[in-house]
Amino acid sequence: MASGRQKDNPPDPASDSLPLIRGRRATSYDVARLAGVSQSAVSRCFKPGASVSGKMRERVLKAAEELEYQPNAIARGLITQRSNLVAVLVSGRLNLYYPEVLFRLTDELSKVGLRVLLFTVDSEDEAEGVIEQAWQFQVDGLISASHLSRAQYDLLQKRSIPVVFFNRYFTDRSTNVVYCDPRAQVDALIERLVDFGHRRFGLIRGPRDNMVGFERIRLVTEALQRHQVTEVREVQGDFTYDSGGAALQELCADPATRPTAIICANDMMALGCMDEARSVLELNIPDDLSIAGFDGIGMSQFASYELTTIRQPIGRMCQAAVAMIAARAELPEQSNERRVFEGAILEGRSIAKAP
Amino acid sequence: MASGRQKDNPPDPASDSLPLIRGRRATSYDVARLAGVSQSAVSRCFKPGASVSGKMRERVLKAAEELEYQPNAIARGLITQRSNLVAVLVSGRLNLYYPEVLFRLTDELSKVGLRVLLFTVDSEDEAEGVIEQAWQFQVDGLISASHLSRAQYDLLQKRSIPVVFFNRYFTDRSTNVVYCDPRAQVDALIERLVDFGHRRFGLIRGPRDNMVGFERIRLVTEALQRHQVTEVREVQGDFTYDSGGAALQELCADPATRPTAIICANDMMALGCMDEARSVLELNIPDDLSIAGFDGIGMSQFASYELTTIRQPIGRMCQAAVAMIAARAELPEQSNERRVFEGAILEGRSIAKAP
DNA sequence: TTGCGATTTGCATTCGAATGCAATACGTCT
DNA sequence: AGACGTATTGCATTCGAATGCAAATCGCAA
Repeated sequence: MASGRQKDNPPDPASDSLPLIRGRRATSYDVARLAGVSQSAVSRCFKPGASVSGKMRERVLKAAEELEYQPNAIARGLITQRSNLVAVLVSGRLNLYYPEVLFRLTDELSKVGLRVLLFTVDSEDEAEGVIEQAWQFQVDGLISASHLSRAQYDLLQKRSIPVVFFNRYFTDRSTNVVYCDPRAQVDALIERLVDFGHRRFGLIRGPRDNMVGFERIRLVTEALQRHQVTEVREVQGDFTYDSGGAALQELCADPATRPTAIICANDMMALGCMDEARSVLELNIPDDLSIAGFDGIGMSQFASYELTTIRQPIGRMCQAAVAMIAARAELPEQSNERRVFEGAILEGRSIAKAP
Repeated sequence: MASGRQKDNPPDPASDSLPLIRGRRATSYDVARLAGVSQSAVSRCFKPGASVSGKMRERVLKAAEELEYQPNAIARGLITQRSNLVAVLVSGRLNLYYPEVLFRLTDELSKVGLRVLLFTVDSEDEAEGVIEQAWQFQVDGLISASHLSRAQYDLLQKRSIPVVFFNRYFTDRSTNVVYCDPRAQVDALIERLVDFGHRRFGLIRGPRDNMVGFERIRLVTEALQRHQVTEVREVQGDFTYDSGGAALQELCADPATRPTAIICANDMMALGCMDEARSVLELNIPDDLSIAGFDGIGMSQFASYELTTIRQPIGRMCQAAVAMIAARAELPEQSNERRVFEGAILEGRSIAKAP
C-alpha cells in the first residue's frame, strides 16, 4: 500500500509544500506572496470596480497567471453571501419541450455570470427536497418550470429566495412569472377552423394542475362559444405523446359524431394524436381531421408532422426569466412581475377544410 | 398577529436578534446557543458517523428544527474541500438524445448526494470557459457528454478533477469512459439486411470528430465487408435531423444506383432520412428503402417512425458514469476505467426485404 | 520643500462549518 | 471509594476570499 504514506518528513515548516497531493490549488495568498503584495490586493485585482493601480494589477495578474490562480467561488460565496448559483427546476422529463428551454436558460444565465444548479422532479413532493438542497447551496434564485405547492412556495418566500416561474402560474398566489399568452392566435386559429367549416371540436386538456394547459383550453373554449360552436368535447391528457393518442381514441369512440378538428393543449399530445389518427384510425391529416397544438417544439415541424401550432417565443421568454432572476439576485425585495409574451402561429399542414 | 412577536422579554442579552432582513438564515452557532451546546456539537450532529450521544443529538435536532437550520453547503465545502458538485457538460442541444441522458444523470447523482452544475457547449472552444468555471466552483468531478480537446483534458488532469466521458472516447488518450459497444447488434443487423437481399448500402456518418459515430460506421463497414458487400457509399452528416435528409438526397442522387438500405450513425439522422424519403423521394419505408439507426431515442418509436435501431442501455450507463465519478470524488487517484455496455436491437418496422 | 487631498495598499476581521486535540463526563471493575 | 478506560463534548483553528478602516503613497500646488 502506497497511500497515506507521506507524513514522515515533518521537518519543513510550512512554506515550500507545493508539490502536493490532490492537486492543491493556488490561493490568493500564494499569488500575493509571489507578487510581493498583500492578499487583499489580489482580491481587489479580481474584483471589477475595485481601486487598484495599473502597476499593481499587472504584477498580480502576472503572478496569478504563473500559478494558474482562479478565485475560489466557494470561498467567495461564503463571504459575499452570493453563490452565483441559480437553481433550475424542470419536470416532465417526458416532455421534449423542456430541454429546449433548459438549454436556453443555461446559456442566458451564463451570460450574466450565473451558473445552473439543475434539479429534476417527477412528482410534486420531490420538490420539497429540491428546495432544501437549493437552500443549502445558497442559491441566488430559482427558476421553476415545474409546479410548486403553495406551501413550498411560501417556504421559498420566507427564506427570501427569489423565484421566477417559467410558463407556470397559479391562481392562489401572486408570483414572478414569464409566460406566453396565446389569446390572439387562438382566436385567429379558431376563426380559421370555423371558416373551414368545422363544427365538431375535440379538445385535449393537459394535466389537471397545470394552469397553462388549462388556460389554453379555456381560451379555445371561449373562442368557440363566440362562434356559436356547441359540439365541443373535452378529454383529459397529461401532455405526453401516449396520452394524445389515447385521448383521440376517446374522442372518436363513436365514429358518427367524431370531431373534425382537434386542439391539443401541447404539441407532444398533438403528435401522439396525429400518429394515432393515421396509423390506427386510418384518418388522413388534415383532410379527414384537422389537428393543432401549442408550443412549437422542434419536432412538430418534422416532415412527418408539420403541425400547425401556436409557438411560444422561447428565446425571449428565457431571456426575460433570466433578467428577472438576475435583478432579484441583486436586489431581492422587488415586487412581483409578470412578463407576458405574444404567441405566433406556426403554419403547418395539419389543418384544412372540414371533410 | 401572533408571529414575530416574542421579543418583549428583553432580559436576555444577544440572543433575540432573529427577525432579520433578507431572511438571515440560522447558523450552527444559533442552533448551538438555543440548544445550549457548542457549535462543534451541532456540526457533529449533522455528520453521519460522528461521535454524539443520543441526548445531545436529540436536543440539537430539536433546536435545529425550531430554527429551520440547514447546514450551509458552501461553508462546508470550503472546509472539507468537497463541494458535492459535479459538472455535467452536454453539447448538441439539437440532439434530443442528450436530454434523456441529462435527466438520468441528474437523478442518479442526486441519489448519491451530488448536485449537477450544468454546462452546455456548442463548439469545442466554449469548453475552455466551462473548465474554468468548474474549477472555480471546486467541482468534485466532471461528466462530459461532449468533446474535449487534448489540452482541455490535460488541464483537468493537472488540476486533478476526475473526468468521466459519457459516450465519447478518444484515440489520443486514455480516459474514464462509459459507452456502448454495438458490435454484436451491428453484426446481427447487417446479417439480417444481407439475408433480406440488400446489396447496395448507404451509410450516413456523424460529425468528423466524433469517435462514437465513427466507430459505429466502422463496425457497419466491417460487417458489410465480411458479407462481401461492395456497393457501400458513405456520406457525411452531423447528427441532426436536417443533415439526415440532406445526406439521403446525396445518396439517392442517381436513382438507378441508389442504396436499398441505409444505416445512420444516430437516430435523429435516421428520422430525417425517413421523412425525406417519404415526403420528397416518395419512397416507402421499409418496402422501397430500409433504414436503421443507433441510440434508441424515445421519438424513434413514435408511430410515424417505428425505427429499427440499436439501443443503448442509457439507464445503466448513467448509473455507471455516476458510480465512477462518485468513487473518484471520494478517492481521486484511481486508475482509468472503461465501462462498456452491450447494445440491444430495438425492433421497429423500418427494415424489410430489398425491393 | 512643505502641505493637503486623493489614491492605493495593507491589516485585521469576517463568512459558517469541520475537526484535531484536550478536557470532561461516564461507566466499570477492584 | 479509587483508578482506569472509553465515550462525549468543547476549544481553537482552519478553509479562501472580501472588505471597512487606517496607514502609506502619490500628485500637485504653494
